[in-house]
Parts: sequence; structure tokens; C-alpha cells
Amino acid sequence: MQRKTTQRTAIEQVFLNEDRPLGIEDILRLGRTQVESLNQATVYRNLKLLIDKGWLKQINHPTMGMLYERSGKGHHHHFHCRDCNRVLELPGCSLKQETAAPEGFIVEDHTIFLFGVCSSCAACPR
Amino acid sequence: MQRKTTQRTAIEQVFLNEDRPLGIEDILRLGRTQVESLNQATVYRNLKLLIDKGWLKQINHPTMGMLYERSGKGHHHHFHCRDCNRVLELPGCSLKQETAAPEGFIVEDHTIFLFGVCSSCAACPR
DNA sequence: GTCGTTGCAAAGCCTTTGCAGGGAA
DNA sequence: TTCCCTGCAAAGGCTTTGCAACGAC
Repeated sequence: MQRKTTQRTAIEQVFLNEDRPLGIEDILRLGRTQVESLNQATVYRNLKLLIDKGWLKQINHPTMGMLYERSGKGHHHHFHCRDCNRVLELPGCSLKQETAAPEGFIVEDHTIFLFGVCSSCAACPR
Repeated sequence: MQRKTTQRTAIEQVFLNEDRPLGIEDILRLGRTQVESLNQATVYRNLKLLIDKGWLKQINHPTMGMLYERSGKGHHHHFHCRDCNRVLELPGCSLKQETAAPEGFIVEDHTIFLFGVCSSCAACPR
């Protein structure tokens, strides 16, 4: 049976606090504000555990490596802001999957990554 | 000045023969049919060189790691067939970039990965 | 002959794993 | 007390780099 540890609780809390896809560095840094001794291996092990459990999902970011986000938010896409360098979740989906591939192809799923400047950064240029 | 070597020529030829995104293993295997001694480090060095030159582009595939494809084919997306496990290029783009993100966001670029069964595999189930 | 390139091996990243000690139940 | 979980360090993949020999020009 799975036990409740302060480390795992801290990692879960990080995702609940920051509602966006996070990389290992982020998770480790933010987690250590709660559990100072938090180890990288522990983070990796718990991420895998939370993914198996269905609580997290992996996102392979084109340039930032692997990111992790909480699952159960429905179909959505990701936006990478080149200004603040964060990845945000965009609700909804404007892709018509049926017409996205030529005839004869069976499209079962898709992922979209958008790149540009997010609304916060666009509103307040640095 | 850059020199013309049999290794680099072989790597370029691999991309011209197989007109689809390739992984390191593919490139190495196919390249070795032309230059038996072809080394992994040489492949990596030439890929980087061809990318800097603008002849190749990198694609970070969600599950297959890094793939490489010839650039200069215009905007297109990728389709991963779960049957033959190949990645194919799909011409055209059915995404309306302006409406893909909420107001206030500036969308400058995007990538789309489609998953399913390609037309060849759909036509001839194994 | 020069010096860009190659093959080999070692070194770097990121992630996973083995192991002994620690802590939840 | 049990045995899941953690920290540490070592080991795996994939990619890059140092170096001496090679070969295009």
C-alpha cells in the first residue's frame, strides 16, 4: 500500500500551487521550500508514481525537455511565451481533427504547441 | 571552408532517399549502407552542421526522441502511425492561428503532432 | 602541406536504479 | 515491527567533446 510522505505531499502541493506545466528544476526548487532535503531521485520516483496513478501527465516540450502537468483538465494545448519563458495551458481546441490529415488517415489524437508572447507579457513589455 | 566528404554526402543522400523525419538509428543504419565505417559522432556532428546551414530541421517527437528532417518544404505537420511506427509529413495546415489562443496572446508559430493510423496501414490491416 | 573531418573513447546531461537506513502505518 | 520510501551514489541512455590520424583541396 502507498504511504503518505511529506516529500510526495510537497510535490503534489507544488503542482496545486503552480497551475501550469513544470520542469524538474521548477519542481525541485519549489518543493525544497517545503522539504529542504528533497532529493532529485525522489522527485523522479514520485513523478513516475503520480503518472501511473493518473494524477500527472508528461509533456515533451520541443526545447525545454520534459514537463509535467496535472491531468484531468480536459483536452487543451500549450503556449510557450518567449518573453517570460513559461509554458501555459490554453483551454479549448480550435483544430478540426477530421480535416487535419488527408483522406485515408485515421486521426486518433493530436498535440499542439503554440509559440509567441503571452497576454501578460504583451500587456506590459519590459 | 567546408569540405565535401563521403560521410556527409552519405548522410545527405539518406535524407534525399527517405523523404520523412529520421532518428539517429535510421540515419546511422541507412548511412552505413553507403559508408560502412560511418560513426555516430560523425552523424551527430554533421546533423548539427546541416542544421546550422539550414538544410535540416530538428523535431522533438513526443515519444521517439529527436528526429531530423530536411527543411525548406514549407509549413507542415507530422503524423505518427501507431501501426508502422513511422512519422510522416502532412502538407498544409488546418489550424487558424489567430483563433488558437485567447485574446491578448500573440501567436507567432506552432507545431502540431497527429497520432493514429496512416493511409497505407489503414488500407492494408496486418 | 594545410586544416576541416573522422573514428574512437571519454565526458556531459538527464533520468533511472541499487542499496542501506529511515519513517509511516 | 513491517516494508514503503528516501537520500546518496552509481549506472544507463543519448548527445557532445578531446584528440590524434586522415584526407579533401
